[in-house]
Amino acid sequence: MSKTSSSKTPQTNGKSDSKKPSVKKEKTESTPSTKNIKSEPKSQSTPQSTKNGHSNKLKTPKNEPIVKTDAKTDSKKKVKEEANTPVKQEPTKNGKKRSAADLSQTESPKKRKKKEEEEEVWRWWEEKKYADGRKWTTLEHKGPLFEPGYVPLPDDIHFFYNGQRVKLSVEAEEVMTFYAKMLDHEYTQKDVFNTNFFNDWRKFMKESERTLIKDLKKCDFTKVAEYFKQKTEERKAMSKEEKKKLKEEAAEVKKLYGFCIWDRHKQPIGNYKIEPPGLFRGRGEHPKMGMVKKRINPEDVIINCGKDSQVPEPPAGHKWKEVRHDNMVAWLASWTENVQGNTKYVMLNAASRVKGERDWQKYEKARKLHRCIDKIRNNYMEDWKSKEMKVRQRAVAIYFIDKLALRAGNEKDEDEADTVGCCSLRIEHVKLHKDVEGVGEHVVEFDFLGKDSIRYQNKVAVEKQVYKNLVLFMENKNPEDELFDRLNTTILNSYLNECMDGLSAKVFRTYNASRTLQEQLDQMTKKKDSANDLILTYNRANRAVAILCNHQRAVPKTFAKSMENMQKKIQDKKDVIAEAESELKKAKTDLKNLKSVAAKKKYETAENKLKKLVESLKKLEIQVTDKEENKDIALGTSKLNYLDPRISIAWCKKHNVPIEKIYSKTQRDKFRWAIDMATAEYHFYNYEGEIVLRDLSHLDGMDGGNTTQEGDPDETQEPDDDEDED
DNA sequence: CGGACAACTTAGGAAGTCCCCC
DNA sequence: GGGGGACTTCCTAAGTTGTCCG
Repeated sequence: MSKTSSSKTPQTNGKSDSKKPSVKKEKTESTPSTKNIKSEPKSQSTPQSTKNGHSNKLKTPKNEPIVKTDAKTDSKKKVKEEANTPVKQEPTKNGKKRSAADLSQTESPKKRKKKEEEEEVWRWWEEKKYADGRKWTTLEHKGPLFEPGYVPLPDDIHFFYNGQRVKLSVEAEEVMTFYAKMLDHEYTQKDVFNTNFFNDWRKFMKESERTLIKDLKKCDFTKVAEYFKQKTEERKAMSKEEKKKLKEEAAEVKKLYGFCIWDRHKQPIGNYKIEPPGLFRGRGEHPKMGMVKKRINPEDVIINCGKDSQVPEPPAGHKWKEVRHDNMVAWLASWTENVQGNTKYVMLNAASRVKGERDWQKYEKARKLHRCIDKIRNNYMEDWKSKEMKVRQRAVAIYFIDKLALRAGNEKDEDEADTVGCCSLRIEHVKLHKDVEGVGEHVVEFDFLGKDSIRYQNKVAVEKQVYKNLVLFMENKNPEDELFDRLNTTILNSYLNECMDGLSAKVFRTYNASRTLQEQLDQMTKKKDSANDLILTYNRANRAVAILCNHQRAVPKTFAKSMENMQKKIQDKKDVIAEAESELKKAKTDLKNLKSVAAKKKYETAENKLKKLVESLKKLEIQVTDKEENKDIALGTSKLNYLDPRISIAWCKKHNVPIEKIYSKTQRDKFRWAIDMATAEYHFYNYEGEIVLRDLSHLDGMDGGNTTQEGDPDETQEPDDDEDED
């Protein structure tokens, strides 16, 4: 309620230059484990340029070709080399460490071109990070891209009210088109959506329009809707050339607006386009769905760029709300969105340094958790018996987060969809069962809406002590009361932070997700599997993670039909096999009778044919199972956000699977750092001796590893000090 | 401490593109 | 060679986390 009130003060002005790029503290070399085989430059903490970090080396950085690893020339040479040397020795085997130039000499022109493109890549992972929390030293960009303004409807397209043609004022008309465009969307069937829309729409009407238009039910948008449908049809029907031209134009615009110069390197921007106006589409039962999301003008936008760089030019006749130079943040532009009052940011693309570095760090943090996970688990099990209610609740909550990969669960406002995470679970979301067939004793049944109003349903057997605690927490409470009434995410996270520097609830999700992938791959990959089987194995492992994290998707609309098709194919195949079988039989008898070379050959051919057919049937059947199991599970989310890419890459290298089979182009760009540095030997957590694999058989959530710890964590690879901010 | 808020990560659906089969 | 399903990318909503302030 409170935070959303539109009266949010633009308090940004006050502190204008914000948190000043002060050098917080010179972090001393943190202690990488002594036995690291290779060490990462990342562990260095000195800023790239100069000690005090204020040298704005360049005035107006131009699109200069990307500086490749300038490691050698850096002033911090000594430290750097120390860090770099070990890197060198090992990865040479993956070839990429050699400068692209060396390689290209021996390659075909086509390949060379590819290599040259690659050369544009900023190999930031071979450089040092800023240690002072600074994000950049110089930053230049063109500002965000605005949509063209509203183009009124042509004169022959009409909106009707109560059967009557009504010509609306431009403002009211524009908002009307937002609704018309969504006419055949489910949203327009919802009361909340309609009410919110209608209320907001009326604010854009002239007085006369307002007196006329009083009932949404009497509004007829169909002609307008048809008009827009027709337009999309037209767009679809465009000739190849026209489409190509449009694409090229868009590419031109992207060239200009889609990149910035970040510390002298050209870096891709993620969302350089300002969000167009429209109707707010919340997920689930969002109280604000249907409200009008206003058009953003330059006057609403704050620009962030380097002090000495060229300030982006606002569109003609406009000016920016503010221009600031805050190098402690990563955004290039920001504005406040009117529906929820949130700040929106223009930030860099996932393939950029600033995002990549954080991503890498995230996984290092998760790996670090592995080193103290036993201790943490022992602690929370101990705390299940604590005299203090708060401690018990905290312990059970962490157990859920660890075992079930639940999110932290912040409190939410009245004017947001009612969803929960761990800390905000209510009595109504859990049921206790003494015994559930097929699950076990002391079963907790979860049923709640999580992020994006995605339902989480799970029945899990828990330790007796946990069960007892839950009974206790639920005593004398109403369904709408909080399960963990003494707990919130702040308490939880500050405790976790005490356990391990930088630890917070979400790290468990990353950790358990990546660990699961690693284990599943270790466990399921067969040495002699075919390429296809390998991919299948990978997807299986990926799926285990997606299930753990409850990453769902809507069942594709075409699912049933394409399933049917596949079944038919299988049947056909079976028929063919039957045929081949009888052929074989015949060939066999022929062979017996004739004993000729030709007959023998015929027999062998028939045999081979059958064999192939059976194989392909098997393949089809696997595919069907795969498809069925996958219909409502989204693999992409975990792949992109939770799985240490080095696990996948190492696996690819080890089993000779082309990385393209696993990662799309964009994903490869995002994970370039990992592709470059992970060798076949990389392992998410190293171990000595045998590892005990966790039982994931039920795959309905995971079975926390508290009963099964593997031998010994033992960082041997990335030393990494994971020195995040502190 | 609790609330507000800034900054960032994670999320699923829609739109767009690709590609495979008929 | 074109229709449609699968895969990819885009879009922006919805989370988490840490900090600041009273």
